[in-house]
Amino acid sequence: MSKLYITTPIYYVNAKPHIGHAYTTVVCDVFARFNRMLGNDVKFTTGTDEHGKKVEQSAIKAGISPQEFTDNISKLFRDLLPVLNISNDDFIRTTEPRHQKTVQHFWKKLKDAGYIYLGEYSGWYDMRNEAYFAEDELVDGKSPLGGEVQYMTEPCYFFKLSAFQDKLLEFYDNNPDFVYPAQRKNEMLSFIKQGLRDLAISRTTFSWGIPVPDDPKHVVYVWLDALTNYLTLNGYPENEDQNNDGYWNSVIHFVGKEIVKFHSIYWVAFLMAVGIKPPRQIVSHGWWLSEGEKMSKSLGNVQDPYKYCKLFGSDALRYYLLRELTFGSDGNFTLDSFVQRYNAVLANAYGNLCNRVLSFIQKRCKGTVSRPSELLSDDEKFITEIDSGIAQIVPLVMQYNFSKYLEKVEQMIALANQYVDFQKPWGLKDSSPKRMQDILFILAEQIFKITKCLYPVIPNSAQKLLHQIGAPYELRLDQNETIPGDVIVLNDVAPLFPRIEDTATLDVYEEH
RNA sequence: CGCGGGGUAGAGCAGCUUGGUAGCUCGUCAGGCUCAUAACCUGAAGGUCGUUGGUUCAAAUCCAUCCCCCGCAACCA
Repeated sequence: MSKLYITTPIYYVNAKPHIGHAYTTVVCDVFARFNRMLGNDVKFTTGTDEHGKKVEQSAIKAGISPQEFTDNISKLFRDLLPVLNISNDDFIRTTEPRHQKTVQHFWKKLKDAGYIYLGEYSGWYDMRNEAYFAEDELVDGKSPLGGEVQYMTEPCYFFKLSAFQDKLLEFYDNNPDFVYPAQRKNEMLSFIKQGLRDLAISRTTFSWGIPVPDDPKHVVYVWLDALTNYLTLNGYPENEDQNNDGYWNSVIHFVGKEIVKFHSIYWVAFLMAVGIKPPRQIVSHGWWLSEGEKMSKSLGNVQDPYKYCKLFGSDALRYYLLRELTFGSDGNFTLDSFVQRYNAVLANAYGNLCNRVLSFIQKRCKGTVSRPSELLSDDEKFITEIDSGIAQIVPLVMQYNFSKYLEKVEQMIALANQYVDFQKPWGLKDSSPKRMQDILFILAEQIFKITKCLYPVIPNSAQKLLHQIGAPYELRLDQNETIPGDVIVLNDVAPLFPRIEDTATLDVYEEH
């Protein structure tokens, strides 16, 4: 049993959550649940990032205080968690006192270690992206990020990022899997090798942020503020000795591809500066397109996770998100492919398998079957193949290959349907009722195992099925999984995933 | 010579790191079954893996050239 600390990024509260936020959160949840099933001690956190100029401006625009503004949006993110059936252990807001305390403590540590100095910053300031640029970095009079710039000078605290170039390269060398996938790691390496400049880590042009200790005219740079949430959530600074903390020693940050740099370079350097071990791994995923185009408010094609949960259930959405996209790459979210996968796998293959077997037991065996006294070679072959499937999915999940993991489970489902057709239990009800009930027990037990494999992705439906099949059972996934005891007594049986017959009526959904 | 991603059966994708008779889902066609959510099972058709050249006994997979498509205002995982 080993400890594991899994984090989502904390989401910036400038707009309501969309399918991309849901994706990151669901990926973490599936990974967390899977690891718990393997017996690991998992801590899983998420939250919202609430400071910065953009939030301050949005609040002003909305005519309310920044606090009120962030309260509203943060609530939307928090409320999404139960809707998606997320098993997080904590939820942090960067406006909470516990976080402010951590950030200020962390700042002092950086300063005591000699890595912060007060300087003056002159340069072209991109207000929208909150970043300065040198003259030669400008593109057509705008910042490389595309924002309008103005020349400004302000006193500013700097972090000596330049001192960490060699240490970072050495760290990457010693930890070849630190950034996943490798493509993103190569991008980071080339960024580091280009040369690192010291990083401006305070701002005086607005006040919506955490005050710098002993110099409250400055607020802490939002990324330094935000990244530190991972320490706050692990009890820092009260829990000062992070290097001997089981969770911290195995922290995995799941992030979108656009924020890999902040996690795998800045964050690592900050931690090195105060003598805390860098995280174990930064795991980066791709982006969702929507109906073939980039999601955008102006195009009006932003996919709303609430909508899909309400229409089809959170399990259906969770399944689709993990199965449709090859982890790490970009993918395309479409209603058509959603319905197609739902019907093909959840309704027809898996849902129907469960229903055809369990209702059979209900009708022909009064809801009870007992363990066969002997197995035929067909039975042994079937069982062995399911066991082999379980053994194969574990490494796939550990390598973040979620689509392959589900493809493997789909193969296991197909094996079970094949077994039903080949054994034809309906033909044995008069000639050999004993053999018929043996077949049904074997099937029920394999369905039990397959369902456990699916549990991290479809926890709600999986638990319903386990109940139908006579649970409660322990939510563990073991190598030689069997149903406890030698008798199965079913509870009421009902289909899990009704087919989606008509998508034309789905437009009636009201915005959340 | 801008950066990045991609071009694999009708559609959507995997495989490419660690070269060795091309795989998955849907769709199509032909059978079968009737326990089940008109679901399930079997079989078939369909691809010279964008181009050209190179390395190799062998390339979708490595190297090089070229062609084409997508993203690169903001928001943001």
